[in-house]
Amino acid sequence: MMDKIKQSRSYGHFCALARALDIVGERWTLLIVRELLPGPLRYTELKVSLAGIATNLLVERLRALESNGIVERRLGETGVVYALTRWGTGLREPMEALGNWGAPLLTTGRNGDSFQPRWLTLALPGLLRGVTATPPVELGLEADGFRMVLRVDEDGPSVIVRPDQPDTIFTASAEVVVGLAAGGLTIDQAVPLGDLQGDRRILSAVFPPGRVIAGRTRET
Amino acid sequence: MMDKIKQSRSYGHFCALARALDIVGERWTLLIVRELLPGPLRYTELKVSLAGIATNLLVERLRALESNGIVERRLGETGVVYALTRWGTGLREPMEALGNWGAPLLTTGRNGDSFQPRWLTLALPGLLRGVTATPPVELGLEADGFRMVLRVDEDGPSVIVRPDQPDTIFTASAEVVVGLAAGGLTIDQAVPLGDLQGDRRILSAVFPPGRVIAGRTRET
DNA sequence: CTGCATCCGCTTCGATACTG
DNA sequence: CAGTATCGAAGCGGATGCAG
Repeated sequence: MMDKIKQSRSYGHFCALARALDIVGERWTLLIVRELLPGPLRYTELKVSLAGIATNLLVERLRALESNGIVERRLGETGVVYALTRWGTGLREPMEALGNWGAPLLTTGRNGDSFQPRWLTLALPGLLRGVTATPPVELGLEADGFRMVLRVDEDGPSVIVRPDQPDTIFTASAEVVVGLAAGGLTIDQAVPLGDLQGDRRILSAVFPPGRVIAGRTRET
Repeated sequence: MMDKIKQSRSYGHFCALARALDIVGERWTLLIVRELLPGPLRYTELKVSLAGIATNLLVERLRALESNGIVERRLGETGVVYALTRWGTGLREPMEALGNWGAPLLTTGRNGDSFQPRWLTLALPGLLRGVTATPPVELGLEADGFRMVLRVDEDGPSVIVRPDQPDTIFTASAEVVVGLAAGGLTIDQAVPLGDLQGDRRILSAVFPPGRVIAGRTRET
């Protein structure tokens, strides 16, 4: 059998946006990248996390992403894992911006939609954009069993997934964490809904009270 | 006949990015928004500028964008024009970021791809990101017959399309203008290739020499 | 001319079943 | 676990038609 590297149809526009959409504009592609932003995953993990994707599409997209230099296959201890290349991680910024734009669409509520706590690694820096801290602060977060480290430094917020946790750790449901980041919950309201270990001042540094949330609202 | 407002298939993910892609992730949709960013256009103008789109798709996408509150129909003097709502203009930032990410894809050259000078209004602020000026400076640009005003202030660069032109105007081909913004051409190289009227120092303020271009390269 | 609507062949998508 | 194979349904692209 011949490997057919499927080439997606091009817009044929000499424009950086159109060229970008030529390779990441197809259905599911950016969501695959979203899954890989926090770190490498195996095929089956991808399939599970991307609830709803057809298995043939997942393979096809991964092949295309690989041939375009966005994703690479690596041999881990347990088998094959898919990881973003450096070029691929550059998609974080546009994806974060698009997520920020789309944030008001979440106010209609979760309606049987699936949810994965790893998606918070994209959402939290977006919601906290503009928050800075010197010296840097780090907060461990555990939401729905998923552990991450939220770091705020002079450049702004970022989320890393790594084994060692900082001294201060906040454990709560994803809703509470998002509520805190989105400004719907104050720290006083959120803390009793979760479990805080460590220094409460870290929380106020990371989720500064009275912050003005980028208040784009839809006027449907 | 019944208006059928076609609803695009949802990913069913409770995630701002996925919700955004639910409504602007389909083929052609973001390119329609790109056309409207500089200002309202009529149906036929859209069709021409978006070389390659099928007429039924254009109608369908415009209807969907309208029902999602991103585009609105207005009655101009000459007929119907399509314009972005305020919510729609918020897409500029993610689109600019995605275009910036995709900029290296242009280095393979234009290969019979179509080109519209109005696309520069998206590309130039992207390429010049990080450049600031106090007090603000404005440069008139005419590329391939399309006129725009490039403004740089303390918040960075932006492009506006408006009738009145600033005192300093640079007229050149789109290639030269892009070369200048991308750093491939110095001011000394570019000026003889075009026509400069006014103050050359405006050029150096807008296209500062020795600027480090966000040097993401593909390692295909 | 503008601003679409309709038709049709092709491609892509999604769901399910199956395999090394 | 990590995919391949198949097939009906939906979406896309190009051509054409037509009213205002």
